[in-house]
Amino acid sequence: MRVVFLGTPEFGVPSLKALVNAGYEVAGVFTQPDKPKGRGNKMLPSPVKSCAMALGIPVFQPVKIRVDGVNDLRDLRPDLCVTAAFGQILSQEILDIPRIGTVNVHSSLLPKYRGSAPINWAIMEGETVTGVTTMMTDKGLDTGNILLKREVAILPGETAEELTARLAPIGAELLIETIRGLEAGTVRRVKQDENEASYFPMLKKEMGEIDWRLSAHQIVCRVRGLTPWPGSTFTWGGGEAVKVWKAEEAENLGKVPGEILCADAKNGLVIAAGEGAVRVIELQAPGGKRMNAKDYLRGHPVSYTEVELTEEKHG
RNA sequence: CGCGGGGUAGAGCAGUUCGGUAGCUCGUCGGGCUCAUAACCCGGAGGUCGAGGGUUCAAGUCCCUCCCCCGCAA
Repeated sequence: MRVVFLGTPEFGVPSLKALVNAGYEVAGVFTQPDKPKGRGNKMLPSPVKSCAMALGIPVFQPVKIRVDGVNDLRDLRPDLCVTAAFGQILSQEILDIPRIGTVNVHSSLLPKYRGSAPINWAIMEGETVTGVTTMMTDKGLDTGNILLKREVAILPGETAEELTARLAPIGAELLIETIRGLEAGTVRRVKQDENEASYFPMLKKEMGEIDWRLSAHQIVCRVRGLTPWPGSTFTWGGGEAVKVWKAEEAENLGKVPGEILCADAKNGLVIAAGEGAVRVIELQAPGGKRMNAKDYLRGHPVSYTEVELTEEKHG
């Protein structure tokens, strides 16, 4: 069985490796073009590209696969295409190329949390269970027929970064199971229930600005869900934006949202929310590195009494 | 050459402008107070100031070279 793999970030790497380990012939890998990244704007390959090259698999990096990648894909004559966080929309022309079809590994329990950031949104919405779904890709956005699903519990306090790392290998496992099932004819294609469906948008940087009028629970969930990108920030003093890496719910002593309840090395940093209060455990000041809030306060005495409320930004 | 910040005691920082005894908060160790304590008081230990070279009577501080870390932007 000739397979072509399409993926970009770290999430897809375990799936690609699993395909190879399971003995499938991976004829080619499509991934997003290298982009200037990091300090000095060096060009960096995507994690999937690095992996593919290490495995000696030909790599293709069309800017828009549905425009300049069609011929390359067709030449590979795939029996099956597999996508895992590829980052580009596939056209019907692309979907028609593989003989069997295109299987997508999606990190939510479809039809819930369609969209490009399902892990982040599930955490932000306060879910305690999510999972991975394999589906036959169709022209809609995560609307294709469902093949297999696996539930995974979201651990208390878990961040999107941690959950993504946990879900990636589970997705890889499910992918192999799915393909074997397709080959054996034991996997059914189940239409998605549109009444159960939900779609959540791409993440935007502004979503990280903390609205202190929300409840402490909501704020903490958002902080977890937006880690590591775009991260959650609040503003105090002379417009200094502080990034919150880790936070937990705390008691509010009847103060108004945004009021700083304490900010010193002994008691840590606690800020009043709309309901309850938020204890900032780990933070990062502009130009600084990520550190424990108490460590930060040791060298940076804080005289402010409140932080800016800002407004929740929806997608 | 995309823009910028930084490396000083176990942790977080000040000191560098204008060279002249190595400081602060915390931790740690010892002692004291207390029914008790993460609280308070007293005392101590702990630093080749990222590396190398240069200037100087004298360099954390000035000059040159190098290494490492981090933020923004994507």
